[in-house]
Amino acid sequence: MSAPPSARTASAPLTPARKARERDVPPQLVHDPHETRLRLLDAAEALFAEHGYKGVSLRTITGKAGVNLAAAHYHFRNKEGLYRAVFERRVGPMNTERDTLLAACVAAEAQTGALDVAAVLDAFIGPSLRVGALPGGETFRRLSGRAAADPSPEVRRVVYELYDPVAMRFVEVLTRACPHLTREDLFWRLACAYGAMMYVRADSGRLQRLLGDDLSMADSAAAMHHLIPMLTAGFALPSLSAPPAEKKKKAK
Amino acid sequence: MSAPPSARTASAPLTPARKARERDVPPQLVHDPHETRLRLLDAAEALFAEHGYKGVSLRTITGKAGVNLAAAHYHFRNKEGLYRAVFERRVGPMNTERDTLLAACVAAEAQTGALDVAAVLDAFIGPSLRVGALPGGETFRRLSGRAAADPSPEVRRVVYELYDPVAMRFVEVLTRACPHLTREDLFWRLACAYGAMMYVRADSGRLQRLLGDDLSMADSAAAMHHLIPMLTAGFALPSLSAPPAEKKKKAK
DNA sequence: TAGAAGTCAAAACGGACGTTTGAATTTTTT
DNA sequence: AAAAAATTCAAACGTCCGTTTTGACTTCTA
Repeated sequence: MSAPPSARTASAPLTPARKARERDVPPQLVHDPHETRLRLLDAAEALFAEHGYKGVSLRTITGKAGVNLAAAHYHFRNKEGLYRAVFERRVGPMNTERDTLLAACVAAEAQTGALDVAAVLDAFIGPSLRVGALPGGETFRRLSGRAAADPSPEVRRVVYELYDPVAMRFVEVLTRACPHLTREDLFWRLACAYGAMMYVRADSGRLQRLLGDDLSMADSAAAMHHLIPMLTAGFALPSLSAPPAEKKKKAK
Repeated sequence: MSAPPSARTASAPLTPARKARERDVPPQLVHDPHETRLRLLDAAEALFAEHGYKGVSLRTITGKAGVNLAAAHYHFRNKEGLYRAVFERRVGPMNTERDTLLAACVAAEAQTGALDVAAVLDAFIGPSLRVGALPGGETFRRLSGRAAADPSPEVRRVVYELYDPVAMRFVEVLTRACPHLTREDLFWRLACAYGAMMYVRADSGRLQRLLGDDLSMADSAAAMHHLIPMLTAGFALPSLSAPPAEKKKKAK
């Protein structure tokens, strides 16, 4: 009957049961301290990735997790809370890695005097693709890729709150790294980089359909190896602003 | 009580009312020959673009269109039929333009002896962005961009059936245009191009959030002017296949 | 050991959904 | 003008949804 303890701040489990867990505790006797939570997160991650936020019901999720329907509301307050918790579990470490790599870029700048665009792109895109290498990370990679285009307000809220702060830091550094580009140039090149990253993340299978081969986007090292040079070459191009409205002028 | 006449093949309206319309007919007297159909298509296009396939109900659509709920089923059989009809109205002309421009590329190849990658990319991406210039096309541009990442089976069916045939032709021509690339190279560069195109189409507003400026993706000419050089530069890079697994070798 | 708090399970609630029905109405044809 | 076909309409059907309630069971605390 008591109020759900961890529902309002799903990222900070303060439960006594958790505290007991972190001490010694015979591991056989406590067979389900937070097991229900974990089963829900895993089932939700897989189902959201496959069918989208509106495409899955809590009944399907709790069914796959083998737990009661009400458990989802007990642990996560509501459907959006469960969705957000799925993201928080993965995005935290990912953002940490992003920040670490970005700091390394800025540190290198102090020595060489210039920012390496390829390294900045690597620091931004790399962690977001490497989550696929973690156990269970592959499905989350697809989930987050699809979330980028999901119009549901619940999804937009989660994506904005979790990704925006770090993304803004990268935009700032990239702006400094590309002094030859106008704000408009940067806008379109970022659109290209962001779109490519999200498309690889989502891995909709469309290209495999079109090419017919048995190619895969799962290998994050291969993805980085091909993507970074392409995008870096794009950012290296000179500014393209200004001329689009004119009709005929001799080139440059 | 009669069976819906145009429901099964929504793209071919054979209705007698239509035939009467195409003759002379005083245009004031017939105030709603296919007006219900059009109102439904317009309302559905706007609402699907904003909320996604699962995010809108037929009640909301018919409400906005000012028609009866059952009219949607009468004219389009079911929800997927309405969704598909929204696409068919726009994709037909778009695919025609794509094919025309692609044919021009191949014709130029016969003269110059080589395929212009930039022209092929232009022929593929240009028509898909220029639909935004048509009346009502801007909302469809966002709709189709979001549909690329929508996991609903209904959406996937429509997208595959309507876009795949032409897309496959472009893949074939692009393969010929880039003899220096392996199948794997092409896979990743297409992912980049496709992702960038879809991201601009969807225009989620994410980048505007991050950059803070009042930039816009609506201007298709500006979009092409920035995107094509970037992607062309990417396709022009030499092959990147093979080396990713090795640890240390001197470059090339 | 008694009680408080945390956890799970069964059942139900009200609402929204896609779809169907059957008749009324309009339009076209003869 | 009458018959036939096409279209619109109000109402309902059955289903699934997110959420809440209530109560039992377990675990920790004092």
